[in-house]
Amino acid sequence: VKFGIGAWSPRAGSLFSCLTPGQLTGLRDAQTWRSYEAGQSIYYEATPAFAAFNVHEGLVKIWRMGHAGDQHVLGLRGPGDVLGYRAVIAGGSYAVTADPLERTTAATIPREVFVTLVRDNPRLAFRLLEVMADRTLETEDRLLARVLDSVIKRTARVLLALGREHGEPAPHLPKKREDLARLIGTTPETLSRTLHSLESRGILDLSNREIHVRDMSSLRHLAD
Amino acid sequence: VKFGIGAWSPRAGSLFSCLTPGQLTGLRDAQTWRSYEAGQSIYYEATPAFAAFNVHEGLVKIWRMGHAGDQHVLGLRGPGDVLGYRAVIAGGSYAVTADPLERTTAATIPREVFVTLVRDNPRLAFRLLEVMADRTLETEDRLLARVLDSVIKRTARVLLALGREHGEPAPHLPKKREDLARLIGTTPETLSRTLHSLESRGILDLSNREIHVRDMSSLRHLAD
DNA sequence: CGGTCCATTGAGCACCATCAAGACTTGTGG
DNA sequence: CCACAAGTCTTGATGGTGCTCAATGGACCG
Repeated sequence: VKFGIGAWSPRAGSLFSCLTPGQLTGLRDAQTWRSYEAGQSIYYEATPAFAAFNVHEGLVKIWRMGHAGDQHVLGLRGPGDVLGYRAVIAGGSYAVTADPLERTTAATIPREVFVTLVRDNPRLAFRLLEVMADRTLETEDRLLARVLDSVIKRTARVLLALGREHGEPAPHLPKKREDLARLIGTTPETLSRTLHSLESRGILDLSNREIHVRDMSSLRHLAD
Repeated sequence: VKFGIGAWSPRAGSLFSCLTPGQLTGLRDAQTWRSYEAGQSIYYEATPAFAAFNVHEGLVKIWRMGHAGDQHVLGLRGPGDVLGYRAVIAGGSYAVTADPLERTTAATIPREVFVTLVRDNPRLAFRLLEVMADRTLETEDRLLARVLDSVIKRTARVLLALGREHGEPAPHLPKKREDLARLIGTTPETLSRTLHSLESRGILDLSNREIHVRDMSSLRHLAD
């Protein structure tokens, strides 16, 4: 079991970098750009897969619904990621919901266009296979961590992953405890207890409503 | 969350059905057939992905290792399934281990051959995308069920899935309780308690070392 | 100053893994 | 065929982890 838990991080080159200029033009004509506000879902679980989406800017949470309607986060996606391709390829409904965590712009690529493009372009198809292999492994790791690892370990991982993106003011760390809890895969209550336990051990500093790492090496040790 | 938990069931047409006669011949020349005994792994987690495998006959358990070396079953594969393609596509190591549960014959397709084949054949690539989308979703369901559902519910599902393949003498139901427990994602002790609790409720019959379903509709209700 | 939202803290408990012992089966050699 | 051994299944007792429900404490804002 590898890392797999935590924040989105930039991936290698775009999926569509292998298209010919002509195909790129066709794609540009067929796709429509749109901007989404936080909380305004891009697509919903169990609705027909009408399109794939090419994220240009923003951060998107991918989750599935539990029995009580609770969110179970499978991963985060960001610029350069393609969303919804699995359902489009499989031809049924979306299995997940894609929720922007911040203002997000993405290109909508209609199902037909996407499928045709993939069918006609072997290099694109192979690239998509690579991408899919990568993401599935990541999701597998994340879900397995949910089964295998304790809340404190998953918390440490998420804090490390979320912290190391930019400099000091952790960029994508949710401000609400409930969102952070869902990202870790626990409840706000348990998260609160966990964080304060880490503070009492001198690993975190929870002053003025923010989370600061005080003892990075201990945190890493917890996450390992 | 759909079914996804349980036994292997036959899938639609073979992955390689879309190859031209010439490519099929090339594949036949490049692949080597081999037979595996139960317990003799086809490939191991964390070893270099040297080949994909085309299962001809048998039943194969796909699992990943927990921290204590314990097995966590991700799925079962059978005739017509291709194994190891994800690691071959991604180009690294296998992320899972493939263990035959019974005598299994499979064709070994060297990495280079498989990759070349997929690269050169758009229809094969698209077919593989479909297969991958399918399996991915299944694994996701299974792991999510592990997080969301109780042991008794998962047990009911596995019993239903394993029972409905053939007629009376459930074919692939593991004889050892430990194997069944791992398939469900629990321990032999908990499984024993669960089964006997189901028996006391009149749903199962555990006479002479076998599991018979006495009240199918209750079992379905538990699994829902 | 009340009100609302959120974080925190407490108490209780459900579920399931673990450890340990006993019951039963199966296999083996005398 | 019996006796013993090894493996497997069962049952009991215990404990840990983390969820739920409920109450409290602050912060921000009208």
